[in-house]
Amino acid sequence: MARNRPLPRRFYDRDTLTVAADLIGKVLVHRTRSGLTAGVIVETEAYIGEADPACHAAPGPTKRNQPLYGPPGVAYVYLNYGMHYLVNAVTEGEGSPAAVLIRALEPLAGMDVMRKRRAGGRPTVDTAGLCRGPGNLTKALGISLAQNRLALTEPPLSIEDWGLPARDVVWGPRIGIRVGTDRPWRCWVPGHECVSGKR
DNA sequence: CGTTCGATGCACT
DNA sequence: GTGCATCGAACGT
Repeated sequence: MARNRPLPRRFYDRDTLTVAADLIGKVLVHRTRSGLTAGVIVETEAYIGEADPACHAAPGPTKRNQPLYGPPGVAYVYLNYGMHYLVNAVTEGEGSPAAVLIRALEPLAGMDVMRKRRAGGRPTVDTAGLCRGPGNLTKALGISLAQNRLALTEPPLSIEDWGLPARDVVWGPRIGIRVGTDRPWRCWVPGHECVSGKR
């Protein structure tokens, strides 16, 4: 895999659990006029198919979940709780609705810009907390509905292999959902300070 | 420490 | 009208 290059579409055209694990250690990059912000993915969750009650595809095709039914390697962004944008990478082939939710990043570049974007919250956010949690990382990277349906295989929003060393990962139940909590489809770097959830 | 709860917008039934 | 793939402040031990 070439260094500092976006992952190709075929990376996403695979089993969603495999993609969720392989995304750990890859770099989510957003290039905007404010500058480049990037972070290492350290926590993901898989949402797989209409049979998964927590997946947005559970009700079948709708206007909102349309990207899940489309080609892999595309960003699926939506607003939830009326105030947080969440970003997913669409996986598997067309017509097989599934995606990986990006839940946390280790900040890598553009921390000054991230801090400005997060400034609405506490006056000072420590670096490890800048991209801890799916709502926080989209705010830090400036991701909103404007990035929905963008291809992740090219700028301005991409996931890249920067040749970083492989990391240990562990699996456990998905969090923040009220159904489908029995499926151990959350994947993260154990002990990492940027991972969300109980600390 | 722990848990609860309000903010806030929109897709969906 | 209802219910969220959240966050963090505000409470109660």
